[in-house]
This record gives sequence, C-alpha cells and structure tokens, in this order.
Amino acid sequence: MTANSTVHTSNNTNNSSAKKDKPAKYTIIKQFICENIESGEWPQNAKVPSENELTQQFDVSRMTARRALQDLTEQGILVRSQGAGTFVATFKSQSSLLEIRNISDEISERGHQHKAKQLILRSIAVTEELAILLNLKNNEHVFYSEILHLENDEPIQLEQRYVNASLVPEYLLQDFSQITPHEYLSSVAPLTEATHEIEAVLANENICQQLEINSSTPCLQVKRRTWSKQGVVSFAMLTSPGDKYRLGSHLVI
Amino acid sequence: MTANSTVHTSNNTNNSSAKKDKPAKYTIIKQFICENIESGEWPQNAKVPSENELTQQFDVSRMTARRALQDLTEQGILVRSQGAGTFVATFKSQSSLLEIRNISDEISERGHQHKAKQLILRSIAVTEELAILLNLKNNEHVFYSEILHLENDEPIQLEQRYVNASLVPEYLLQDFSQITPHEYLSSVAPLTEATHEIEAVLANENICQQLEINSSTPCLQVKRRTWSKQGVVSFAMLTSPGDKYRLGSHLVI
DNA sequence: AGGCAATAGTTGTATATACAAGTTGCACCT
DNA sequence: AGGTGCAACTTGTATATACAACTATTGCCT
Repeated sequence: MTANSTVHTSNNTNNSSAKKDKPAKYTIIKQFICENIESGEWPQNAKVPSENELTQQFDVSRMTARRALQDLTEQGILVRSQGAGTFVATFKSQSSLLEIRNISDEISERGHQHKAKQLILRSIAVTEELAILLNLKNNEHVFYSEILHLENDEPIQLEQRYVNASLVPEYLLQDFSQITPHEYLSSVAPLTEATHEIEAVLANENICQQLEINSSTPCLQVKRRTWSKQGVVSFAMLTSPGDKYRLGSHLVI
Repeated sequence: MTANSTVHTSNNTNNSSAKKDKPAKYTIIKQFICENIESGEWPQNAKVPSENELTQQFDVSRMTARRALQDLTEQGILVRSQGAGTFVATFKSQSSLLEIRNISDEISERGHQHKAKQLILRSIAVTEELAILLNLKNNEHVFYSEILHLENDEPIQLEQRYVNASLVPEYLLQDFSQITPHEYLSSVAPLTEATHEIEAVLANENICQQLEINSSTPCLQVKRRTWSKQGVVSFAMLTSPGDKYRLGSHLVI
C-alpha cells in the first residue's frame, strides 16, 4: 500500500458531475431554458426569449445570454433564425452520436439516483475465450468484477468486466475503494479505441436474477472491448432489460 | 433612431460584381488551421497558436480568434486545456461511430446474397402516434411499406417504413419500380439528420411470422427518424432476430 | 538535489459597445 | 383594397477590455 504514494488521480474520485464550484452564468440560463422546455411550458416551435430579453431578466450582458442560446442551438435543442428569433426545436435530439457512455452519467443526467452494487470482485482463471478476447498469453491473470447498476433502486444494468490483470499493479487488485483497475489503466495510458457489439439476447439465469427479470425478457447486451497503446485492456459485457433501457443516437450528416 | 440617413437599399455601383458572399473572419482562421492540420504541418498533439498569437497574426480581436478555436474544438479537431494551450486532437473522432447502414450493403460486404421482398405498399390513415413521429398536420397522408430483407434466402430484417406522403409527388406513389419515396426525397433535399433508438424487444405476431421466428425470440429493433430541411421525412422500424443480427461500432478515441 | 514560491502564459468567463443583416408588422400612400 | 416602404426587433459578426482559473516553467532557498 505504501501509504499515500500513488493516489494519482485525485480529482474525480467519484462520479462525473462534481462541479459544484462555480455555476457559470450562462449555464444558469441554459438550465432555465431547458427546464421550461422539459416541463412543457415551452412546446415545440415556441419562441424563446430573445437575447435582449434574457439580458434584462438575468442581468447579464448580451454575449452571455447569447452563449446560452448558442450552446443549446448546437445541441439541437433550439433553432435560431436571424431576424426572426429563437425557437424550440421540433425534436429534442438524443444524447449525441452513440458514444455508449457510463450508465451512471446517463442516470444522473435524467435526474435520477444512481447506485452501483459490487457483487463480485476476484481473480479468475483464463478461459480460452477470454484469452482471445483480451489477447492474453499464458500465465496471465484476469480480474473479474460484476457490478449491478440501480436507477432509483431499480436494477437497470449488470456490468461484467474482465480486466487484463498483468497491466495493473498488485496492490491495486487488493483494494478498489480508491480506484478501479479500469480507471487506473485509463489514467496510465489513455484508452484509444473501443469496439462495441450490440445484441438482443435472452440473459442467463444469473443475470436474470440480478436484474430481477424473468428469463423470457429480451435484453440489450453491449459487449465492449477497450484498447490502450499497451494492448487490450478490458472486456465488458453490459446487460440491460429491453423494456427499461435503450440506446439513442443522434447523427447529423 | 437614425432618421432617414441610411437608404439601405443597395447602392448599385458595384452591385452586380463581387457577389462572393462574405468569408467571416473566424472562418478564415478556421480554414487556416484546418489546412495546416490536413497537410501534416501540425501533427497530432502539436500545439496550435494561442489566442493571442492568432490575434496578432490575423489582426483580429481575441474573441474572434477564440471563436475559431472554439468551433474546431466542438468539432473534435482541437483539444483545449486551460492554462496549457490548444492542441491538435489525437484523432478526429468523427462519424463512423455507428452509422446504421443499409442492411443490403452489409450483406453484400459479407459476400452473401441479398434479396428484398416487398410485402406491403400502400397509403394508410394517419394515427396520432404517426402524426407525432412524422410531425404531421391534419389531412396529410402517410405511405407505408413493409420490406423483408433476406440474407442467403434467410429472413434477416423486417423494415417497416412510414413516409410523409405530402413531400412526394403523386405519380411516384403509384409506381416504385424506379425509385422509392425515400430515395426520391433524399435526392430532392439532402437528408441532414437521423435519430436512432435501439431496443431489445419481443416482436409481435406479424413480424415473427415474416422473420420465421417464434414469439419468444428476442429481437433487435432500431427506430430511425430521418430529417431533411423540409422536415421529418420518414420513420422506419427495423426488426431483426437477435440471434442472427447485431450492430457493431468501432470507436477510435 | 529537492522542495517551494513566484511568474509568465494560456484558456475561461463576463461586460459594454457597435454595426451588419435578415424578418416581421405596421402605417402610409396610391 | 393592395402594395410599398419604413421602423422595430432579432440574430450575426466583431472589437476592446477586464479579471479569474489553471499550467508550466523558472529560479530561489533550504
């Protein structure tokens, strides 16, 4: 353990938000607008306050109000027309392309509560299949973890992750309270590639039990292999009930 | 405020000549940067001129130089770090995330035989759900088509497509041997956006029958809405048996 | 050599101002 | 009534300035 030697990435020990520091003025305006849209107060095609109106309402300069509108326009939430005004876009776009994100981010973006329940955490034997997936040689270890993600205390995704243990220092494998092997590896060498495969399957008994679904519920299963320059870092299988979870992608051509 | 000082109708001295619109200053800077990156002058991770340097080089204000850098950052071409500088992104993370392609392309890429079987082809009544999905007003028609895609004579995907018929000339709706409504629309106005939602479901009886699967087979279902500048063009639902079909995405970060 | 503090440089946020360019609606005139 | 033109409003572009927050380097001190 060597005491405090390698705390390393101390900044975002926890979830991704954690920006309590400073609510920039334009983010406040953005939130104000988004809330009005989500609540239905401003329906599709409704006119939103002009830059000058926002300038007065929030007592900011026009460029600040403008930035809020501009940001939301680039997100596809608003539409602007020179001379006419700014309007609510006819469709609120999805989460951007399809960068299959951490489900914790998605859940907290929806304003829901996210919990992660560590089920299993151990070294396992290397099967032939794993050796291929992780591109392993002989005598290398694999670290297996199983995490159940809960959205508002309801199971939403089971994450089964296999990490190439030879890339992780021994002491880290003993204690994951500070940092997971995956986080460690991405801090040491940036993860440069990821391959996803998306399937519809019937989950096995173990998964069904964890997700509290019956065995006939179709599940969306994402298999992800992650690379760094050191080689294949991890293989993860994310299984979610099809009736509770879906992937979205908004592609602008 | 200003009385009648500005006639504002274009003085016709040089009206006809030089109708080259107006390259905004920040676009010139953006082009300059992009050219240097594309030519290899500035490799990956290279430092690009700071805002102040660009300010001097191009004789613009810092906010103008900043906008150029900001735009390119949002496009994923540059990476900025407060205090450190602006750098060429290690890779342009562009498009090919998951551009859900025509299944016919995929099948022929696998070297297999693709057939498309037209099952249904008719105008249908506009339900409330369709009106929302296609952003329709009253009295507009919807054209519905159902196509079964076969890979080596085996059903692989059922495509159910709803097209906003008011955007398609009448004569085209009579005969699709030459061109489908969707192809017509994409030739008239380029399709600029597409939204996909990916789910795992159990298909209804009709779909199961066409795909020759039993009702307990989980299916991957992609719902796609396609836009052009004229508005929502079509809504398509692509259903495939989960054991025969999957989506892949290779993401280079 | 190692640790620490100051410093210069860079990006982030914010304000105030000015004019250009496009849209809409009203008032006026024919 | 109908068209015309102007005025008000809106977004787009651009400049100048100020301070905050962060990074990397320099150089001093122990």
